[in-house]
Amino acid sequence: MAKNETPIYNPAEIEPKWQERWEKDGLYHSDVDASRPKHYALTMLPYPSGDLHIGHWYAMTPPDARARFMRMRGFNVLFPMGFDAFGLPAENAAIKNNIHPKFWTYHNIERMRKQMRTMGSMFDWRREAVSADPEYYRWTQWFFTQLYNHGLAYHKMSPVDWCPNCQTTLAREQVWGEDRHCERCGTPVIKKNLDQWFFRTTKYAEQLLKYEGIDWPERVRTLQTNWIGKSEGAHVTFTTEQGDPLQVFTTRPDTLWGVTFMVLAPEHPLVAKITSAEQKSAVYEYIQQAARQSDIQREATDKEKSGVFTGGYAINPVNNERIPIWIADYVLMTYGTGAIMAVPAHDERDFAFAIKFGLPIIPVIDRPDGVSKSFAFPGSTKEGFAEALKAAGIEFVSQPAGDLGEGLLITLRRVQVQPYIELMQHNLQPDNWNEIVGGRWVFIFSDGIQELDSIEADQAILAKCKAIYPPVSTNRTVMEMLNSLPFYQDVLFHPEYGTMIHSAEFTGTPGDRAKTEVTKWLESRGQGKKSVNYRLRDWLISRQRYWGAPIPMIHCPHCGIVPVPDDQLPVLLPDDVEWKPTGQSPLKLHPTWRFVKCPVCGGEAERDTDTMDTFMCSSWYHLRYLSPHYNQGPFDPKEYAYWMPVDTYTGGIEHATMHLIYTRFFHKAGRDMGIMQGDEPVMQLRNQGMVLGEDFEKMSKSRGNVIAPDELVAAYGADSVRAYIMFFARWDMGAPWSSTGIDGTSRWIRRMWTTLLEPAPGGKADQTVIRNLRRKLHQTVRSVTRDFEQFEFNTIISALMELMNEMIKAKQQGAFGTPAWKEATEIYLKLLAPVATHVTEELWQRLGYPYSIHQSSWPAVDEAAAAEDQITLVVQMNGKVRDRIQVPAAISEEEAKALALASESVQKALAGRQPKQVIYVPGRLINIVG
RNA sequence: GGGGCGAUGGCGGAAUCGGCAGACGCAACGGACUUAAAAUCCGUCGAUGGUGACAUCGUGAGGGUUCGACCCCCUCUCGCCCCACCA
Repeated sequence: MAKNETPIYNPAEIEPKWQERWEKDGLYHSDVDASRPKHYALTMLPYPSGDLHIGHWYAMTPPDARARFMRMRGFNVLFPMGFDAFGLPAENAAIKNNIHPKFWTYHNIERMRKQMRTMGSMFDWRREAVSADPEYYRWTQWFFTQLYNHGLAYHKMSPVDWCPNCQTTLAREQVWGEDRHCERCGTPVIKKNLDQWFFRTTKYAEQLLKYEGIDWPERVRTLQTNWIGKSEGAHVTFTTEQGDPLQVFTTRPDTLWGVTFMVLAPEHPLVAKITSAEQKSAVYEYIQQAARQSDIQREATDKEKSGVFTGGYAINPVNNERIPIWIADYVLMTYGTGAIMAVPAHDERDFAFAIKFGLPIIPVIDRPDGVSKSFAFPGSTKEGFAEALKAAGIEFVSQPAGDLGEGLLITLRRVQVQPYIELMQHNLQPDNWNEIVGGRWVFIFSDGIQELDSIEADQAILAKCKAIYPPVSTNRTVMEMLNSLPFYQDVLFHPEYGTMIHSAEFTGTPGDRAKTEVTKWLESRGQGKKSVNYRLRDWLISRQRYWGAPIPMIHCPHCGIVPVPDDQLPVLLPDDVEWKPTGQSPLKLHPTWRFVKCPVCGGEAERDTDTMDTFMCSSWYHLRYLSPHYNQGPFDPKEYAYWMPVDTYTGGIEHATMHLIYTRFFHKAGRDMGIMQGDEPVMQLRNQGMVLGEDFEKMSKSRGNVIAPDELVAAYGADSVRAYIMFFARWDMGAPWSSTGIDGTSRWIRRMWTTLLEPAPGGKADQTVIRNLRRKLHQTVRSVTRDFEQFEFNTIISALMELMNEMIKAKQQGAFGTPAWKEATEIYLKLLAPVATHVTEELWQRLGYPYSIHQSSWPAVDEAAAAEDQITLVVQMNGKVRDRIQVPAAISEEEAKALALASESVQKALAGRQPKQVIYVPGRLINIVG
C-alpha cells in the first residue's frame, strides 16, 4: 500500500478535466495586441465528411504543437479552425440517405468539433468560420461581385464534364480513373457546352510564377510552375489560299523552314472555309467523330494519330511554300490558337503524323541538290533502305508500309537545326555529321572526318550501326533496330538548339540566337510576333449544383448581366429545394427563388441558378477567421492589419495546384482591387506526408485498414496519440501506421509520470551526476528548440525520450530532490507541454507550479551547462577508425595530435613509418595519413 | 514522354557544415519479479569470422572527387508522386 501512494496516470480522467478548464478560462483566446509580435499559424481546414480521421490528427496536432511553442516563445499566436462546409459529398450523402445536405453537413460539423476538442489543441473557437453559414458566404458572394466589377470575372459558353446517367455536371474530383468515369455510377463522362462563369487567373500567370519573399517548398513551387506551364515562342501568321490569315503558336520559330504541313483542331473556325468539295464529307465525318469523344480520349497519348486532309492549302510566310492543311484531334482548340505548323523533323508528334499519313518529313523544295522527294536517296525508300541494310550485312525482314516511312534517313540529314550540341551532351562518339558542304556531307566519325555523298553516308552509318549492334538478329524490325540506337533517336528529334541549316539567310545562325533573330525578323515583316502561352486556364467557377454559395448575379433581358447590390447580399440558398439530379440546376427548379427584379431597371429578371466552386470559399477563409462575425466587410481591417499575412501554413501537398494557386490568385486580385495588402497571403508553407494503413496501403473503408483516432484516445489518451503522431515518421514524409509502435510513446509518458511523481532517496548526488544531467538537459533544450523551428517533430520526441532516460539514471544515482532535479523537472515539462498538453498541465499542478504551464515561457539554453568538457576524439588511420580517446574539450591541436600519434593501435598500424599527413578536425577527429 | 521526390538493420526512423553509420522507438530474443499472465525492470539485438579481445564488410548498383562520402559530382536500377499529343 505504501508503495502505491504514487497516483495512477489516467488520461481518461485528466484530459477532459483540463480541456474544460482551458475552455472555461479562455486560455487560448488570441486577441490583437500591438505590444506583442504576432504569429498567424494556419492549418488547412477540414471538409466535414463525418468523422475525424487519423489523417486530420496528423495534419493538425504537430502544427498545434508548433503554434504552442511559438506562443511560449512570446508570440501572440493565432491558430484558428473552421469548416469547408459546402460541396458535393453532402449532396451525394443527402441523395443516398434522403436527408437534407444542410442537416448532414451541420450534423457532421458538430460531431467533428467534439472530436477535435479531444485533441487538446489550442484552437480559438471564437474565431471558427463555417463556409456554409450565410454570414460567411455573404462575403464570398461579395468577393465575386468585386471581381466582376473589376473585370476579373466573366461569363462565357464552355464545355464541362457531364455524367449522362446522373444527369449532372461533375467536379474534377468526381471524375475518376483513366477512362474518366463518374464516381457515383461509373458512366464515362462526356463534354457538354454550358454558360459558365470564369475568373481571369491567366491574367496573373506571370505573377504567380514568382515566389520571391516567400518560403515555400521547392516541390510546391515546381508543381505550380509546371501547372502554369509557361511557353515562350511566337505567333506566326500563315495565309490560306482563300486569303485568310491563319495564326499558329510555336515555341520553335527557328524551324519555320522545316514546315511540311499544318494541322487545325477540328473545331477551328476556318475549317469550313478551307475544306475542298472532294474532302467535305470526310472532314464532316471526322468532326462529328471527334465531338463525340471526351478531351481525355482525344488526349490519350498512346492513341494512334488520327486526322483528315481538308483539301486546303496555306502559304508559309518564310519561303512561300504551299503546304497542305489537315485537321486532327491531337491539336486542341483550348491551347494556343487551335492551329499548329508541323515540323516532322523536329517534333515527334508531327513526325508520327507524317509517317502515318505519308506526308513529307522535310520540305520538298529547298533541297540543295534539287533532288525531288521521289528521287530521294536509296536509304530513304523502303527498297533502297533494304538494299543498304543488305550491303551492311543486316537482313531486311519486313516492314509494313508507312511504318518505316519514306524520308526516315532523309530526316537524319535534313533537319533544320543541327544536333551536334545534343550529341556532345550525350557524350556520344561523334559518329555524326557536322555540316553540309555543297551537296556532300562532312561526317565526323571517331576514326576521322569524311566527306561523303548521301549514298556513301547511308552505308557508312549502317556500318556504324552494325558495329554497335553486331550480327543483328533477323527478327528485329528495322524500326526497332534504329530505335535502339541511342544516337539515331537523338538525331531524329532533337529539341536542343543547334546551328540553323537549310534556312535561307538564317543558315549558320547559332542556336542561342536562332529563336530571337527569327522572331525579330518575322516582326519586322509583319508575319509574326513574340508571344507567351500558358497552360493555365481561367478558373471555371460555375457549378450546376445545390450545396454551394449561389452566384450573386442577375440576368436582365434589358440590362444584361447585373451583379446583386452589396446591400442585398447574401443571396440566400433556399432550403426547400429538391436537390436530386434532374439534369437542371436544382435552384432553377425552385418555384420562386430565381425570379427577381432587376436592380438597375426594376424589370422582371432572373437570378443565376448556379453555385460557386467550393475552392472559392476556401480561397479566403484565412481572412474570415480574423473576424468571423464582422458585418461591415469580409474582415475587420484592424484585425487584418495586425495578423496578416499568414506566417506559417500547413497542409497536404495535394492542394499544390488547386487551392494554393487559387489562394494566391485571390490575394493578388484582392490587392489590385484595394481590398488586401501585400503580394502574397502566406509567407511560409509546409506540407505533411500521409499516414498509411498498417498494410502500407492508403487508408480506406473498403480496405478495412482505417485507424480511428477516437479509439486510440480511449485506449492511450490524446497525449500519447499526439506524441506518437509526431514521433513515428518524418512529418513531411508520412509512413505506415503501427499499432504496436504507439505502445512505445505511451510507455514513455507513463515512465515520465512515475519518474517525476514517485519520491526516491536522493538530494546527495555527486557532482558528475549533476553535471551530466544538466548538460543533457540544456543540450536537449537546444535541439528541441531548433527542431520545433524546423518542423522536425520526430527528433523532438526522441530527444525528450533520451533526456528522460538520462533523468531516470540520475534519479537512481541520487539526483532526486536536488536543485538540478527541480530544474530538470520544470524544463522537461515545458519542453513537452506543446506535445502532451494535458499530462504536462497535470504534473505542473501536482508539482506545485502555478496554472497554466501553457502560459509559461520557453526555457533558455544555459550554454555553460550544455558545453562538453570532455570530448571523444576519434583517431583514424587513412579514414578508418583505429581508436577513440577521451580528451578535454579545450585541448590544443598539438596536444591532440601528440595523443593520437601515441595511441597504441596507431603505432601498430604505422609500424615505425612516419605519417605523411595529419588532419585535425577540432572537437571531432584526427585522421593520420600514412 | 516530361518534371519532381525517394532508397540507411526484421520495421519506423537518426546522423545539424564532408568527420565515430544505425540515436530514439517498435518487434524479436534472454533474464528478474509473479502460482501464472499482464504490467514493470535489467540485458542482447547490421552481416560474416572468432570462446574472446578483435578483424573484415556494410547506407539500392557502378564510377569519380577527397586525408575522409549516407552526405558532393557522373551513369544506372527500382519505387512513389505530379503533369502529359501544350505545338
